[in-house]
Amino acid sequence: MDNPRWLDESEQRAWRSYLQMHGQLLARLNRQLQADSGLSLADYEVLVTLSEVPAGHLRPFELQRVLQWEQSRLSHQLRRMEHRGLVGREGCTDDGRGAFIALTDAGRRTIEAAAPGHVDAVRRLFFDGLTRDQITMLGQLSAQVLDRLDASTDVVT
Amino acid sequence: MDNPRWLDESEQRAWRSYLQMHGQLLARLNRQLQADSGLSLADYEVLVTLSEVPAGHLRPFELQRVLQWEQSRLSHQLRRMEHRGLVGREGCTDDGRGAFIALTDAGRRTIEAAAPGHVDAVRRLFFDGLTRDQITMLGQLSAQVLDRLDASTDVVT
DNA sequence: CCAACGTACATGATGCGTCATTCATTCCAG
DNA sequence: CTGGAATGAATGACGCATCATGTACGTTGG
Repeated sequence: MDNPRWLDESEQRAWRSYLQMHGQLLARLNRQLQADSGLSLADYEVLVTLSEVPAGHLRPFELQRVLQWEQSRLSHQLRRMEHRGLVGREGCTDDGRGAFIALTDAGRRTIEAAAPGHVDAVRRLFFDGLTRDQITMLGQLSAQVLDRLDASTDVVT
Repeated sequence: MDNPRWLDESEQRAWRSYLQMHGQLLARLNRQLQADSGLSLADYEVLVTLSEVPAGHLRPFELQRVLQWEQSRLSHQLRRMEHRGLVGREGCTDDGRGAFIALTDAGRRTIEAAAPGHVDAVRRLFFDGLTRDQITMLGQLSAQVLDRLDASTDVVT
């Protein structure tokens, strides 16, 4: 770790702008969701994921695979959401360890009510300021970095 | 909010990849910092900011302006950091309301010890997977979105 | 001067995220 | 089968972030 390869001027600017941008953006989106629907972004992601599976329910570990969350984060999150009546649990016959997590009616109504406003905020605050090319580049960049992250996980394991 | 403009396929992919990428990346960086130096990214940002000002100290509201944090977040953060001996307070003569926040010796040693490893992680996990052009684009994109966010704040205010 | 307003900062409550640990169930080698 | 390893999940403790509110100091118009 001697003689570290510091970031050069442009890298540093890019990195700090990026962190700042993300922080501000997510804070805004969170506030919008919270104010308009009483949801956090985390709630939103769980609800969207559940609403998109044909079966209407998922095992926690499947949800975890999709969201890429820590197991205990998901567990806490689901407990809170269950407590608020957004999701429910259905018994799982073939594996006695877990259950199925499913949207409740209230959960479905909530996500359907929240989605348009949230998508609109994402548009207004983010996509509307970008060109097609920038959007494409960002998707590409994100995918690249994600691959890299996954790859370097394997090494550690 | 009727007839919402949903995200199209590529926008949705980009958005989800982006959120996922950021989550994974920040989680990794946080873990690296925590494991190697006992710091969170928030600690790191505060320490770096303080270490870069010539005077060696800042008023909380100046720190806030730089970091763009919520005021109470900063207040809590500084209290915790003071408690851990990373920063200290120096009396402020010309304004009785606040004090100056300064690095302690331990704080300076900590940030100097942490920086190389952190920068290296940022390189390895992020920059090394990107081309020059991508880095430039990302900086540009972030700056654009930031402008947009600031602009739309004024309107609300 | 001083009342009213604005600014700088702190605090308590509450929800969120991580780590470490625990527990039950399932899988599998022998 | 059976005992140990692996898997799916819950929990408690603790630090972090936000909101609402409180407080002390500063500033300014009358």
